[in-house]
Amino acid sequence: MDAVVATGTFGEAAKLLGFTQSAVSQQIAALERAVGGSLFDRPGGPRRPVLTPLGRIVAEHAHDLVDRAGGLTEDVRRFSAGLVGRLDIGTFQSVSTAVLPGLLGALRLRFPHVEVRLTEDPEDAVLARGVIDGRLDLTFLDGEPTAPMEGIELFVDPFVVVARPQDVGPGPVPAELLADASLIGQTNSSCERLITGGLRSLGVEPRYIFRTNDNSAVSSMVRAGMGLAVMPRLAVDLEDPRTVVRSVEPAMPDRQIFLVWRSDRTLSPSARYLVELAVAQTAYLREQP
Amino acid sequence: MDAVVATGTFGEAAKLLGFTQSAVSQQIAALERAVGGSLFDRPGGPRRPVLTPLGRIVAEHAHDLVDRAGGLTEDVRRFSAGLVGRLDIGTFQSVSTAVLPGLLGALRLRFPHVEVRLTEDPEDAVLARGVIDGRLDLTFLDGEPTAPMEGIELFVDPFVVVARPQDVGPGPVPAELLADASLIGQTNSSCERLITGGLRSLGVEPRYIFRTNDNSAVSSMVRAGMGLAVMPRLAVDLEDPRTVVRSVEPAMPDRQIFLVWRSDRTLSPSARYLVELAVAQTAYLREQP
DNA sequence: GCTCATCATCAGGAGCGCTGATACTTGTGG
DNA sequence: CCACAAGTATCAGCGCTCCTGATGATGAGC
Repeated sequence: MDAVVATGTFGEAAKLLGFTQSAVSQQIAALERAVGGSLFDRPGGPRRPVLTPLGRIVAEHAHDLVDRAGGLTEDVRRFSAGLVGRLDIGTFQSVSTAVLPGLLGALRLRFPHVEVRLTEDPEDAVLARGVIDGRLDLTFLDGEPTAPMEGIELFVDPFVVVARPQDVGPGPVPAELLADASLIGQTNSSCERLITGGLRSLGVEPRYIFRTNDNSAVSSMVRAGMGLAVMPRLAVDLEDPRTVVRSVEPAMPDRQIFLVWRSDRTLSPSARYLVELAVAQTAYLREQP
Repeated sequence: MDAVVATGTFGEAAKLLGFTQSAVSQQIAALERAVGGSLFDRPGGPRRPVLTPLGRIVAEHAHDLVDRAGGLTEDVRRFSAGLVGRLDIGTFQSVSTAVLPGLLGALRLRFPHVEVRLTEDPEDAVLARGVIDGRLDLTFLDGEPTAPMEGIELFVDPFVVVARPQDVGPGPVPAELLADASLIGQTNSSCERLITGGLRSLGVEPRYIFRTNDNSAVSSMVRAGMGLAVMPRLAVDLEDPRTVVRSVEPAMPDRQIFLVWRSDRTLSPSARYLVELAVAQTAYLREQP
């Protein structure tokens, strides 16, 4: 119909579209039946058909529709190229501060127009549920993925003791020492449970004098001399000269960091790329234990 | 595809649409071939299919498209009901002031959302051309429509002499008197040509001392005693006590007012209604000559 | 391990839509 | 005034698309 307006005659339009004049005629007739009124005035003879007022309305809408349809194919193309889309990632504090910044920066280089949304939660279970019911495309977890999830182990993040230099000796900290120490710890969370459980497995019942979920607040407490802290190493600023980091003796169970997704959902290109990136960028953490 | 999302399974969607599950399956498969990627993750077994990220994009656009299509049918419906549309009308001064206001007021009652655009021009030919090449849906003309136009005669508007009461006698004005009189007239226009031609057919060569295209300015001149005017009666304020209206003896050829349109173009509902209105509202002009 | 629910695939058939020919309409030129 | 040109409408025929119904495959739950 647009072609008819553009070319001026049914026949020309047909040639333009690769049809016969008959086909165009029938198409217009069908359209007119559908809308219940003439779309073109056909003066008869060699004079060109002209849009009726109703025809103008239909033509405008038709234009709009093909524009929209073009927008669809365009968006599909851009999505395939990774130029558009959303990426919902679950994370927790230590990963957010230590791993994600570099990861998202690199992701942005390749997928500048993908909207990344982070969901941070101290509870592993919340993140896992997010992946399972589709709110999250990917999530970091500090344990092996189960059930409908699968994932890849990125690195092993050991638990370490953070203390002022004057409060601990040079070597690993004996577990017994922790039993007597004032501990600064996290509030109830999956990470805290791992720490507490790990200490108990060494026969140590931790005695927390202060709890917060903010890792930098924990560090501040340690620096202020309020006690020791047992933290995932990833959450510790290793460069800070006012604190030292020690392993525990005997060793606590490690924390494994996974990047997981639902095994039966297709990942977007950006998500697949993020997994690659994560594996590459955390390689150094796997090599130096 | 929307139905699949809504119902959760292909089979349910098929039932909803009145198809078989097989048909829906093939439709989705075809769509996936078209966009070049999976639209749904099918977990297999009795678990429900879920949109992929690409599927979400396509689904959003699809929604948009059906909305637009709905907008089309809605607009077609409203147009048929006359609730939307445009109406381009050609007119000239006397009709604009004497006929159109009432006409457009009544039109507005029935078609409140039709956009009316007026094109006023003193040249009949301009208006006629507007109709012929489609810029105008309807136009008023002061002569019989020709060629590809057709129309309806609304009324006969006689030419009358406008004068101060003291300047003319009680009965019709003899044509000879006009030959000697100072005349106030219109600038070159189809109306002016009708007047001049009409006077000449009575053997009178008009002597204009002032010309303007503004009818009320002509009346003012007459009131100021500058001379007489020959005008279409429609353009004269009959109620003004400071002027009187006289016919010419012998009678001048009358001016016929037509409302015309292109015969081979379909008129919009509002245009058809306006024609009816015009016939009805000018009935009184046809009965009392 | 069997059953149930679900989707994919396949062959067959109905209908839509295009082709090509023909008829109809109207302006143009001799 | 008639023949012609340029355009659309209409019709029969046919191919292709899309739906149906049956069958196979897959995974969860009992």
